[in-house]
Amino acid sequence: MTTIKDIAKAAGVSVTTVSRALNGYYDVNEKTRQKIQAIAEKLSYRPNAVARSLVTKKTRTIGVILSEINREGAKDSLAFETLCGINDRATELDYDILLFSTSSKKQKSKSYADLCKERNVDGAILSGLRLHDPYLEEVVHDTDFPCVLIDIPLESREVGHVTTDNVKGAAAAVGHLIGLGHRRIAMINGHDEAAVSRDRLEGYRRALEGAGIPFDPQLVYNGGFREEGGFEAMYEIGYNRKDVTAVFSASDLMVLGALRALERMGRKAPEQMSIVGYDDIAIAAHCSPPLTTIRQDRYEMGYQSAQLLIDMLEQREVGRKIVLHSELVVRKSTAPCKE
Amino acid sequence: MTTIKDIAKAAGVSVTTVSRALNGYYDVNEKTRQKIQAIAEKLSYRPNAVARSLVTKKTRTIGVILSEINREGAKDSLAFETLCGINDRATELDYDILLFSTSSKKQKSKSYADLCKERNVDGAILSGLRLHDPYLEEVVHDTDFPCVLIDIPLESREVGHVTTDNVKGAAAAVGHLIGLGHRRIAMINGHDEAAVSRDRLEGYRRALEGAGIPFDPQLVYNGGFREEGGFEAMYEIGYNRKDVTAVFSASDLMVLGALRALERMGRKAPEQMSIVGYDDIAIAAHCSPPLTTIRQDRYEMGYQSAQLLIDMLEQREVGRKIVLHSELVVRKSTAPCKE
DNA sequence: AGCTTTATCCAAAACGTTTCGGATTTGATG
DNA sequence: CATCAAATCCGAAACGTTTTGGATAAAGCT
Repeated sequence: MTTIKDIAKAAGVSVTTVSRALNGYYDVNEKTRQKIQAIAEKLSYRPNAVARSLVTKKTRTIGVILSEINREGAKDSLAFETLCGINDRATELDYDILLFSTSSKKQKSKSYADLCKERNVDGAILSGLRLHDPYLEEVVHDTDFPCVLIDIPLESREVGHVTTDNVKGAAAAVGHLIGLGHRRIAMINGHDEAAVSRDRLEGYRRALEGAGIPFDPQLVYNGGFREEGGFEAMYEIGYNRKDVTAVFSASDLMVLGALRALERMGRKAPEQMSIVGYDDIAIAAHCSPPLTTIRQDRYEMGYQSAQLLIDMLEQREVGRKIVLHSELVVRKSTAPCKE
Repeated sequence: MTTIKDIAKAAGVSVTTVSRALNGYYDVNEKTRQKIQAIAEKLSYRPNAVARSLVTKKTRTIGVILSEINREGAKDSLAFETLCGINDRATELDYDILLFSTSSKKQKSKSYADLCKERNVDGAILSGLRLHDPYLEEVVHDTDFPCVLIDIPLESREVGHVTTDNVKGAAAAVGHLIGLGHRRIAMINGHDEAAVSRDRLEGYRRALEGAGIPFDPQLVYNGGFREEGGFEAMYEIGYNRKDVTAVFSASDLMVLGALRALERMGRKAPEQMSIVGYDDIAIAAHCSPPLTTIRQDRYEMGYQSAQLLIDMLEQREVGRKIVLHSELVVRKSTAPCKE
């Protein structure tokens, strides 16, 4: 490994000059700069990022903490799409990404903040956290550590967030069902620990009330965002609430489970049950029936997260909150109400 | 940020002693160790990994270079599953992951080796590279940089690889079709720059010849592993080779395209055309018809890659090559030949 | 007592860079 | 000719660790 010293020796100048030449300072003669650059090139010199970070206190690295990185996460590739967006924008802006998972045992002993401090990342992007995650508090209190949260509405000088308009999205979904004539519409929600669940519930409620349909808490089930949860919820609906003709689910994954439940009960969507999902995961367009759903652009969310974080890191004055739009995609899992 | 010096001062010992106490050396009195640990705890001390790396020359970080991290990559989540496996094993073994994409512009100017050198990762895992990728040569020649390749059969002291038994897998796929009575079987392959394509072609050929069916190179199409490529290939087959009753595709993604082409031509699978794919992506089980395919465990591949790389990094004597098994999954896209 | 061993500690160097605070030279200016 | 400014360079400190090569004191042995 050639170091800055080797170059200094070869060029007959001091390390200071080499450093300043290579970093484009103006107090070095153009000729010596070229000489130094030529030598650096010839020795295929690469600055040691570790050494540099030690003195500058910057690593040009952002930590990405995704709770969904595990064997099951592959089915809905939401986390992956987010990661792709983060990665693309980060690389464009010449930042690197240090990936942390929270699934392993390590999480228990080390907090995010510790991880980040230890590895000296400049900032972090967190996704998939539960609302009452103990580490979330850490983030909020530890105000000097810049980070952006995905789908968690918190803001301060050093924390921003990006999310989608979940209330509107859910309202559009339910509005679509109402437009088809459905009046008894159940909801399969995620869980209370997700901000998006609260918002989507709110959207569901507003759409109903806007149409003069009373909101009935009994019609709201929790599926925990898991396929199995969707299965169980639909099973219950099918047996206990035979008046229900349509379901709004807070995730496509749960719809997959719900469809299996319907099949098990000898019923079909959309003939005996209209369903609209959320997310527009890859499977949604291909499964049977293809899902009517609310599309949210996770790639864009990741992209914007990276942009926001780096804006913050580089002291640009910028809004701490980004809300992206979602969009109703009508496919074949919904049909006019027959009753 | 509390440093080792702060602790030394607080404990009334030298920094050497603090370092040795915290790192479990045996030449420090148990009482002083406890005292030091208590103080470290109280000051919530976290060792600065950057400073440590500078002297130890180790970062406990592995670079992960995936070519498939981009907006399109989300549909088949193969890269993501691999990443999950890598991540899980790496975290278990207390390594961190630095993510590099190759999609962006940066790639053109900086090679992988440069990236890795610059960021001082201890080793790297590369996936999605083409056989004649200019950087691959770099890897092979730069023999002092440890890395493991996914699906590229290269070996040396510092490079290992993990892959699946593609020849067997392809042979099983084609054997399944032959068992159903098919004799005119086309293949939609990926591209020549992928080792897996060569192997799968070999498996296709062997299965045919094993059944006494002559191998006809005209029946092999290249779809580039892209959905559109599958579409086009199937279109050609449908119009120019009406004798073909079955197709073996080197990826499920291309099958999705092929199915669209069939539909466009007013034909259906498996009635008018049996198709078996490869990969068993998430969509495969849900699309219509559900795909008969060869399952390969990408998560496991990632997991094993991480294990292999870290074994190499820690100087454990271990085989440089890992071959995982694949498995035929029979669903509904294949049916007995009617002719 | 003198010697060796053992246990415990530490000063200083090293890692590769950036940066602070000048130093030196050159040319222009009054 | 003395002074000043600009251009160009450099020595040394600093970043926070680990590690080398002892130093010191206490204990054990002959």
